Amino acid sequence: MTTAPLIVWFRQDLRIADNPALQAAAKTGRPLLPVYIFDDVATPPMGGASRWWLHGSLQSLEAGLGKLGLTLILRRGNPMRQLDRLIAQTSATGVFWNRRYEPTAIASENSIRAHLNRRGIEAESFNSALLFEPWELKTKTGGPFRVFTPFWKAAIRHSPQAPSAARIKPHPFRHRIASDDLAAWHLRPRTPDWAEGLRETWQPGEAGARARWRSFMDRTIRAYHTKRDLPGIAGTSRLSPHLHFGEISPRQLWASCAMAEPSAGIASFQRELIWREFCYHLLYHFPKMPHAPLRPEYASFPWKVDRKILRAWQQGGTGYPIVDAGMRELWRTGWMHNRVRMIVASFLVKHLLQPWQAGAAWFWDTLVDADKANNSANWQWVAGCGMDAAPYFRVFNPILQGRKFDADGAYVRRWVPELAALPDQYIHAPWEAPRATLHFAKVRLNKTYPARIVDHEAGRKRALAAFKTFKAAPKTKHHKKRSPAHP
DNA sequence: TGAAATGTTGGGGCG
DNA sequence: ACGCCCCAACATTTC
Repeated sequence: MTTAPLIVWFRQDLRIADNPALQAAAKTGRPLLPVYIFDDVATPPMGGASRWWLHGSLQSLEAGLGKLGLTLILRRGNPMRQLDRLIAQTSATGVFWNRRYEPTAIASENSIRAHLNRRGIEAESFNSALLFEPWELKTKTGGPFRVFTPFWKAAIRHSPQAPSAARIKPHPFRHRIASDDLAAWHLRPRTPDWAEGLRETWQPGEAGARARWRSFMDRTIRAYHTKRDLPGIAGTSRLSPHLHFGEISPRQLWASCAMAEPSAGIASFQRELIWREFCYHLLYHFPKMPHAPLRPEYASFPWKVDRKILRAWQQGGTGYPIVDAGMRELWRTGWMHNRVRMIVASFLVKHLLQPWQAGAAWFWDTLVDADKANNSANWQWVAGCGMDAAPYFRVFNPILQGRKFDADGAYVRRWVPELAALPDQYIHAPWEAPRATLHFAKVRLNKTYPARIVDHEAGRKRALAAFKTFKAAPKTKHHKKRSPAHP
């Protein structure tokens, strides 16, 4: 007699180690049926770079499960319908999964849970993605945090749960049901194949995540607090896509930080992990965050929507070397250094007056670590409309930022090779170079490299003026003279 | 997790 | 010796 299986529904937890749903399912002793459902009707659809990553990550998961004697079933379409089909095909009596936290995913999981419960099917979900549940940390008054520092303090007061190192020995469910063919999902680009830079940069999957983590812990983290700001060197962890797809868990990262010899580098990295938590916290409590500014007055911001301008930014043709380098790194590798993300985002939103949503959409499509919580929270932060955002007048000067964080121009030279022969002095402002210097470096402005799309000083003034006008508007509307205090 | 403008201070040159 | 100016180096404020 065969026992009915338990479905382990993989979501954004594409790993074996420290996987709560998988471990809990294995512990029941029931035969397991691991499943991944590609929700190809999701809105917005998964971006191109993320799809490329997902392919590799699923291959890696298949291999990992294979070592446990399990075979991953792939399905695509509406998750509830696909789960129903599988239950019908296998007489499964339960579904275990690790939760997602995007508003649409929460709604979908809730209705799936209710549906399964109605059918008498066990439905149990777990937290695999966060150090803290988004509802776990509260202010003194019981509300959500809106400012990072108090959130950070609350986070370190509650130490995160330790990862589970349990080794599992699951029983596979013997079956003859069909799985989709991963290749037939066409997650990888073909015509044209733009993924060459991605392939040479990344190793999606749990093994790749582990390797990256190990080398980061062994070498890079020591100087993380200073070198993480220098895009020309490999001073960051580059774990963001691995974290996004759940190939490594924040608990694993936190625990090995806690075990290591304390250092400024480690503390700084832990702070970044808490920033990630904070983004999820915000998304959970402010589910409109991906679309609408968290400061409602920003809804009337006078953006100057312009497709051509947006296009120039996307293609790395703004004429500002640090901005163009970042946008080209993104296009080529599916990733951009964090410091440069702030610079290009500030440039788009302030110098170019394009809506932050347009920038977020481009990042969504091109980043391998595209993540609803992080992406929208950080765009709102840069645009000044987030909860704990940078003040609107904080306009990054792309020339100074370049000189400060890419002093030797290594980053610009790598991604904007047409400027490579310029001396350091001019690498972040080629228009300042004497004719002879440009000639010698084989740079012809507006020919081999674009002219500036907007003058920095003029762009800065225009941004400040725009912010001022829209900020003034609601103020006059709601302004009330306070009546004298005496009765 | 800014930048620019403006203010302050203190040392050195010089009449 | 002294006041005066200049200006770099910080510090503060304003956008």
